[in-house]
Amino acid sequence: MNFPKLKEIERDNRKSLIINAAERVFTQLAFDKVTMRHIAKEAGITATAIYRYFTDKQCLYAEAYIRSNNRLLVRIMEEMNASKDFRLEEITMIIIDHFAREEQNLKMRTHFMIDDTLNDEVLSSINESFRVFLIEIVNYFTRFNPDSDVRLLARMYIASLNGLLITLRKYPGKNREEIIKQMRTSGSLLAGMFKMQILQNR
Amino acid sequence: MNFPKLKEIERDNRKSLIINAAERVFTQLAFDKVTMRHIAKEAGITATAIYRYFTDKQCLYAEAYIRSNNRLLVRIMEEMNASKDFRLEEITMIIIDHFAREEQNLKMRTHFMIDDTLNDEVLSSINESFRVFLIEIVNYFTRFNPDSDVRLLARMYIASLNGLLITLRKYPGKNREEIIKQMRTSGSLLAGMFKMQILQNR
DNA sequence: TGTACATCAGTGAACGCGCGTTCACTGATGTAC
DNA sequence: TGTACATCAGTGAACGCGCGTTCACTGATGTAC
Repeated sequence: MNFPKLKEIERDNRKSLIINAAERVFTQLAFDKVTMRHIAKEAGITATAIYRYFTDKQCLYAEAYIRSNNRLLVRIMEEMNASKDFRLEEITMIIIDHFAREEQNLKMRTHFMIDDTLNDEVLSSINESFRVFLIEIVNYFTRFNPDSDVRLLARMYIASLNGLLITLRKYPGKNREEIIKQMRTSGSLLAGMFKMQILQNR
Repeated sequence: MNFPKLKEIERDNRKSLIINAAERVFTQLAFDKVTMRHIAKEAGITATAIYRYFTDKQCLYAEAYIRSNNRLLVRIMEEMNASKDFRLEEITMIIIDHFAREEQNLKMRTHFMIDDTLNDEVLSSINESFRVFLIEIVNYFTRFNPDSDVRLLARMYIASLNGLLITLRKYPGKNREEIIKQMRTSGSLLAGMFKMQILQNR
């Protein structure tokens, strides 16, 4: 550890605080209501200062998104490595739980998926984040049946579960608790269906 | 038919042209890039004139969205009534096909699902549109197995398929044609899984 | 120890822009007498 | 048949606002000699 190195770490820490603030703001507001000024205020600085750390708004958003993705990935991989059994239901619950805790992740993901005007740098970092996630699921499926069409099934599993989260999250007339319960029930059933699909023809 | 009645029809026709224009603009631009001026230009009028027909932007958007939903619903009901067999795969293909033809519908739906700042009137008309759709799917499933948990399975089917459409639509490195093919393959498999689920324990 | 300079995080004001929406209006058409 | 009036679709300019971003700056800290 030397002085330049320490400086760099301090800088990264400050940058990290901004991302934290952004994540908090995204939980509170709709995606296109979030502004640089909101995030700055939440972080306790001026909007101008953010530009010392991020080239523009999209880059900040992308970093916040990817960070949340990574937290999820870590949790899933822990579960995958914790047992020799095919525990797709448990993994599904982790994903649902992650959504319940970090709803901003779902909002951002959804937004990125339907926005066709993202700049290339942001787009490729988002794609990379998805790719890593997909690979882990593919590898996991392969463990239990290398002969099934794992890539197709992994994509389908992620996409379906994603749909469950997005579509059920605002179910009219139900409160948050009921909705999460509904998601768990659906998720459990979905996991069972995919499990069956993967294990068949083995 | 009398004069006031004709006037009303003419007015509705003009209103309809604005919705058409809105739908076209939504296919071309990202959701939050669409403006009243864009839509007006596409319709060949001024933005101001739109306010003769819609109280505000959200109302126009909601009407455009619901209209597209209704087109899909008609197509699906035709298929449901065309045969006594359980043709979930065919229905799934109609939904995917609808997406391919009317991508603005998917974009709008996705946006409405993650936006928590919609006004009540718009929200309830959107919810109503979803409810009607859900009921048709529930009734269809019930036809083939009234004892299965049809409501849960219907919601899951819609949500999963929705996820497939949203998640796969921008798959990196694939062109539009390949993506639709991918969606069809996935949709077919998903329909098979749900069909099996519904028909079991009968 | 003191002085001159470099670095850089953060500020506050401002810019330029585009948005949804409103305003006062024009002009065409229909209606009443 | 002509005139006065009502209706209403649509216009063009403007309003007010909030946004992302930039600018010139301040002030703290570290560095060289």
